[in-house]
Amino acid sequence: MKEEEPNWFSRWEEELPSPEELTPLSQTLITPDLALAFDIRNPNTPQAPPPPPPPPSSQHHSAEFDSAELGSATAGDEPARTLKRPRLVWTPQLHKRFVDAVAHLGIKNAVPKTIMQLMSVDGLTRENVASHLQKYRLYLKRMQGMSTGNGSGGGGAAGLSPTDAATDHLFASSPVPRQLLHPGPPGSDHFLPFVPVTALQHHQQQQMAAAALAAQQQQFHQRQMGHFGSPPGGQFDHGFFSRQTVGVNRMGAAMPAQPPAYVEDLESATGGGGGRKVLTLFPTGDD
DNA sequence: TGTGTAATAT
DNA sequence: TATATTACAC
Repeated sequence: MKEEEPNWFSRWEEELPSPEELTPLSQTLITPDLALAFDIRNPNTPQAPPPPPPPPSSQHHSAEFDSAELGSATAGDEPARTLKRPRLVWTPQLHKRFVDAVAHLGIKNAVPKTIMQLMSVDGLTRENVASHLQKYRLYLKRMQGMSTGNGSGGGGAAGLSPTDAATDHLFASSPVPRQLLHPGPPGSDHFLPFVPVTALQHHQQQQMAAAALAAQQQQFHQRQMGHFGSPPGGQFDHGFFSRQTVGVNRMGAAMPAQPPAYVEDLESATGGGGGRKVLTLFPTGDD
């Protein structure tokens, strides 16, 4: 029974994070001051919201994220490329954009530069994408190896290095499109036109971004677990996910707030098998 | 010049 | 630990 097989590509647009969700990401990448200083904006965003007027005071008051004198030291002479960006955090949202971009480019066109352009996330560099792509490819390779070869034969989790298991966390948060796992013959990879999400305006609540992000991520992890048992077409039944979590519940270093109870949640979801509860991975607004 | 990969650094 | 950076081959 193939009810509504992988029309993932017809739904992908819905699943894209809303501007509100993406906004904090850009904030972690570029401080309002920076964005203002260099007039950095999303090419898809024709009209950026009116930037906050810089505080008239010439003193460095909140040195919180004046970090490293980003502006004062170099701003004025050197272009933005010489500045050190804050470390990019690949959130599930951002990763999903990445996956979507790769999927819609087709595996063969998915090169860092193109992916970066498609994602159209301001502040994202080719290096960012290249680095992430590097890891993502390794992940895909492992996935293929497990689904085609003897996925279960004793080896399984034993073959995973601790590092792999850890990084799978992120990658597992977004389903891997079939095109990426099973690249069809040339010509069959016709993809829908990409509809860039016009988002990413700069807000001003820089400091809250981190907290908001953390909160979001928690949400994701919770939702994500309920999501695993769901795909109607059995699209991702590699039996991988169920194993993937075994070595994974050891996190909490980042968020000492809530005791994660993922494992049980997941096992009940996959173990039930029949219980198909489709949770949208990303709150689209009516969720 | 851009890419892929591995190693290494932060 | 996750991501960035670097080096090098193609």
